[in-house]
Amino acid sequence: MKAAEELFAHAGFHHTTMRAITAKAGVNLSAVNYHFGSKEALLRAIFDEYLIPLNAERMYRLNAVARKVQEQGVPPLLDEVMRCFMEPTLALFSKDSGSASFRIIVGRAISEPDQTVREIFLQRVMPVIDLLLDLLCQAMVHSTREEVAWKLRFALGAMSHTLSSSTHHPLFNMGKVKETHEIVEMLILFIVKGMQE
Amino acid sequence: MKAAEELFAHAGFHHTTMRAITAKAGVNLSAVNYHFGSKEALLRAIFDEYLIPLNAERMYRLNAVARKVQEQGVPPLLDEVMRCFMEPTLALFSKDSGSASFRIIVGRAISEPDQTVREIFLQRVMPVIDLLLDLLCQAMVHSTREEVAWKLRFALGAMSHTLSSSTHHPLFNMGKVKETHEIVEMLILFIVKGMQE
DNA sequence: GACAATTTAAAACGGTTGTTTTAAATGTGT
DNA sequence: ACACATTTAAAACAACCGTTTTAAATTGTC
Repeated sequence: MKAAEELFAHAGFHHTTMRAITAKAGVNLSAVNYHFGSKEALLRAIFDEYLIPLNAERMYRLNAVARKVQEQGVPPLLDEVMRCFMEPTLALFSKDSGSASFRIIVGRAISEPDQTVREIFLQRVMPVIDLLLDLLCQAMVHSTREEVAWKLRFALGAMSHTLSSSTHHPLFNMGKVKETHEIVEMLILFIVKGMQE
Repeated sequence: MKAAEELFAHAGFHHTTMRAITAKAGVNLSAVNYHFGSKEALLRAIFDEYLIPLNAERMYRLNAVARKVQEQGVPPLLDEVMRCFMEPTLALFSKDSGSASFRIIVGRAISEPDQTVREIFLQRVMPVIDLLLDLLCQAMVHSTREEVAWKLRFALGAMSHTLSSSTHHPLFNMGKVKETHEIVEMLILFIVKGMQE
């Protein structure tokens, strides 16, 4: 899985061959089909490994806000809601764990040309997005649901693009590299300011 | 080219076969290699068809602002600079011309897994981005070049994601569809507000 | 030690890919 | 009418793909 993760991140799902994965992992070609069943199932397993705990954390925080809103009767803050979704995501990718490759995979998942791959991802994120959108609508009472949805789409675009583009993006030659948490704060600030009514 | 454009947009570059392209175009399989030389050269031709006039327009407007800045000695406005880049882009995709498919191709080009395809696009956009970044730095005197570059990256992410995701995105089931120019204005507003110092 | 689960090796499978080739046919401009 | 560019047809090319198979070897477990 680790080998596949890195290869998927570097060259994409379809450009990565089973032979490359098993070679990198130092195992037999048959190994993947024996343990996972197929290449696609392997990708599913990689998504689950990260997304199940991540989504649990996001749902926990979003539900906490939703409960508070219902109990106290006050609408949530835009900043508060968006952080429920973004901070767990960005925290996962901030720590120098082995999630560096997965970050790129996720960043590319939404705009993935292949429907199968895209749906593997969307299927796992949709429930969170639904709750997020609900709370955002409560935070932005002066906007229609459609407007909020568009703004959320803009925000997710900025976020996913930031995740997928590797640190040294050819678009910009940035001098000294900022600390990750600085970039995260810039991104959250950018999104919240952009969404503000 | 038209046939390839639509197929590339729908299934991505690598998932689209020469046989599918030539079949859709109603021509012989050999036709593409005869006229363009290769599948990759065909993609290059498609990019050029739209990007050469688009980049000319963007450069013209950016240079006009740059000249005004130098002549009058006043820094440009953030809104003014970003519109030089975004409006020609979004205008191209607003009119219901045949550019609907190309919009999706462009939106996906930055996060394209395949290095070859990605560089075909970047190579054609880099000069514009360079000038854009320069002007943005003059418009945001209180930010370092690195900060401006990051904000621009967020902005391009939001923009490219909006372009690539088809009108009916599975992420949100939006009620009645907004007019394109409304969405364009929302996006520009989102980006400018997000970038503001 | 016996049985099952794993892992390896190597080959083959059926299929698809972009590209090339060869030949004949069709246009096109002079 | 001739020469040249285009287009078609059909086949072949060499390479690569995910998956399956078969058999042997290794490992783990009760």
